[in-house]
Amino acid sequence: MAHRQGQRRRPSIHDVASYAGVSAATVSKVMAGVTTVKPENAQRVFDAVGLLGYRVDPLASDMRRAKRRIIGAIMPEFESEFFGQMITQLEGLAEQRGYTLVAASSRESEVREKEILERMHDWRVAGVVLAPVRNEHGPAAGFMKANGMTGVLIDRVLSDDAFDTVSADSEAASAEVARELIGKGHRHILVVGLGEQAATMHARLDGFRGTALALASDVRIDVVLAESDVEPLRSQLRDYFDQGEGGSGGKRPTAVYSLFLKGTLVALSEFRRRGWHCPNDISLVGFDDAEWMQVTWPAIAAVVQPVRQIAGHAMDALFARIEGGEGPPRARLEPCQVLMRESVGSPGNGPHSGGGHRQ
Amino acid sequence: MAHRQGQRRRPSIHDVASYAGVSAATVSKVMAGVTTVKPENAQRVFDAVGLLGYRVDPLASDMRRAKRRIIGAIMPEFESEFFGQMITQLEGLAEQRGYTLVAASSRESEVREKEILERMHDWRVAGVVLAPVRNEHGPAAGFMKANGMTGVLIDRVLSDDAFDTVSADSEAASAEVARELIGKGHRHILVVGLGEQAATMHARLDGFRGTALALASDVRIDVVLAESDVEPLRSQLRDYFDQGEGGSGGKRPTAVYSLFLKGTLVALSEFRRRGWHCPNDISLVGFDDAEWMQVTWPAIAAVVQPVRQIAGHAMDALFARIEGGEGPPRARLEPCQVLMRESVGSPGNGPHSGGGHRQ
DNA sequence: CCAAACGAGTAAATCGATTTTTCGTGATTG
DNA sequence: CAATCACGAAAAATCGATTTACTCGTTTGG
Repeated sequence: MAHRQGQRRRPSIHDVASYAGVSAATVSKVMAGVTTVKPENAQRVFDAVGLLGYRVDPLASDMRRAKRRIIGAIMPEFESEFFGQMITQLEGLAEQRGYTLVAASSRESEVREKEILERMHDWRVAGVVLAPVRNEHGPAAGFMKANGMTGVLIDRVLSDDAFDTVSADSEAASAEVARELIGKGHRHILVVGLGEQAATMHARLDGFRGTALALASDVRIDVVLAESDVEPLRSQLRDYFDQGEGGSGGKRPTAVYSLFLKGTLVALSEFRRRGWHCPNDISLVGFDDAEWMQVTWPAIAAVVQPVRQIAGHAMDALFARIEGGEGPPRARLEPCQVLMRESVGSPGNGPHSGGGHRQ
Repeated sequence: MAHRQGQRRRPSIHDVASYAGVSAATVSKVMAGVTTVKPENAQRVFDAVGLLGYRVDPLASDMRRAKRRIIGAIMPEFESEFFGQMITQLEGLAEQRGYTLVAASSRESEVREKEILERMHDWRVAGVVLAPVRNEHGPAAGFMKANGMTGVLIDRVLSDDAFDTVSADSEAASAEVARELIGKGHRHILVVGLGEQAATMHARLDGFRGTALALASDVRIDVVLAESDVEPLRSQLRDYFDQGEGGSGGKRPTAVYSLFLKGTLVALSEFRRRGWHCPNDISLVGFDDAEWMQVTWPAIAAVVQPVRQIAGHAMDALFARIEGGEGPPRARLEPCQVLMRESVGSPGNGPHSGGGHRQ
């Protein structure tokens, strides 16, 4: 019930000091666990602390240090499971080390990304975990470099000459997907991606293409890359399939590999529109897993990114730097898991009707 | 390129003052936009600020005020679209008013919820937006009351005697769902919920039951409530359907209404297990919408919560209190939108096979 | 014409800790 | 027995702003 605290001012270190009959400096030492305090005095401080309900003000405490015990985290968005889990992990890890995490969403905008970073610099955060909108060469990373901020880049990055990076091993995962699809007999595959995130998308595409061609030199791989936004992808995809249907380009692919979550959504929605079912009419695998993918019918095959590992290693690397760790920046790649679910089958196994347009 | 700043200490207000040839107090006034400064001096300050790249240190600036320009936000989780969008909104709104948002996840634990709140109190946040794990009567709200913190409760709350509350109008939305299902001819409906979140679940259940019974007095409404965790719900649901299948209890329901997102996932997964398809074998509506629900086949009907409105009104209410607004706490209910998608049909329209167990 | 009012600015106090410096006391040592 | 050391604690400086109190001219008003 807290003896009716109400609105009363919180006790400061001086209140504790005068109550315990010692100086503020001594209280500070006791709170910090310094041993050069007479046990008797320490006890009086502890008593006063308990009685007054004193707690150190982290803001005042941080005033004097150049690096405050605050970690900034900038993610492109919070709406997807991936970044939601990432923030949850990062928050827990920061807290474990006595730091406060301040999270912000760049909302897929590089301009906002830099603004946020400026504000975090104003706060003199000890470090930043940045998941850049585009890649490691954006203005945000530049700002961090120019201002001597310490940070780690994650997710949509490969490696950097100034910062440690941690991301999923896109290439290996894509190679695994290629093995699966080729193994099931697919020889005409569409890959869907987002051009903006150059580095990561390339790694995913190359990993896929390289392995697919190595296993089956006759495989045909089409690529549909939307520049920056997702909405254009929808129409690009529609055009692509329309072409395959009626026209010149030959038959349509037997499988689609989407290099990012939204692409998987768009692909599914396009399948719906055309009345195609997975895996009979077409197979589908997506990079990035989500909870719903295992309850739909069919369940959607997906690449699961190791969120915990990425978050853990990012924080380890970050704190190593905060504590003065030297050495060249390290680029870490964490292995993914590929979950082959019902949305992937062998081509020609089902009706493969050619798709009576729904509607 | 920022003339090679490197690691150099950031300029303080005194650096600006001495460079501009005025006192720190004057610089402070200029930065705050006070008009009682000679234009000439103001200009010199601006020049110095520009040249040195000075920015106010928000931490130092907040030191003297009792309420710092920080808003705390505590959500049960970040992994779902709903809370992800909520955090994004709240962050934007806080930023608009020059505040920094510190977000934390209680991970569905009331213990953690209170710990986070204690830490936020240490930071002397100006206000807190709390989405409680359970309801408005938990220990967290109690802590806020006992310590005279200002805050707003959202989502899993109805009303409170100490804090403003903002949440979706669960009752009205559920009534709407009832109208739809009854209108389509359903007379045996299963409602799935989570007992832990008492208040909200009751509102949703009552809103549904009340309207359903008013429209069709012969309707049968079964309820499966998991106590606190989602996993038990899975087996409870399985038992429920097993019973309906073979045994005494009569036929199985023609529609399921899930009162929360995870319940919708569990229901879908149970349908999968039994080989039931929506809407032919059974209809499904869920509280809480998600992006994937419109790309699956069938698309899943859902109640869409007005995230932006909730966030907006929560912040409005919060800042009104921060600025000293008086008056009794206000309980706001925001109207939802019900999206009837393909997962809802009329009973007896399809095979309603009785379900050849998949396997 | 002298006093009250006002305009513009500065010095100093303040916020709540941490850290460095100084100080006093008792114990050790030459 | 005086000089040195060690120890524990207090005093003071510091972090970077804001705010209060006060000073010095210049107006304005009675």
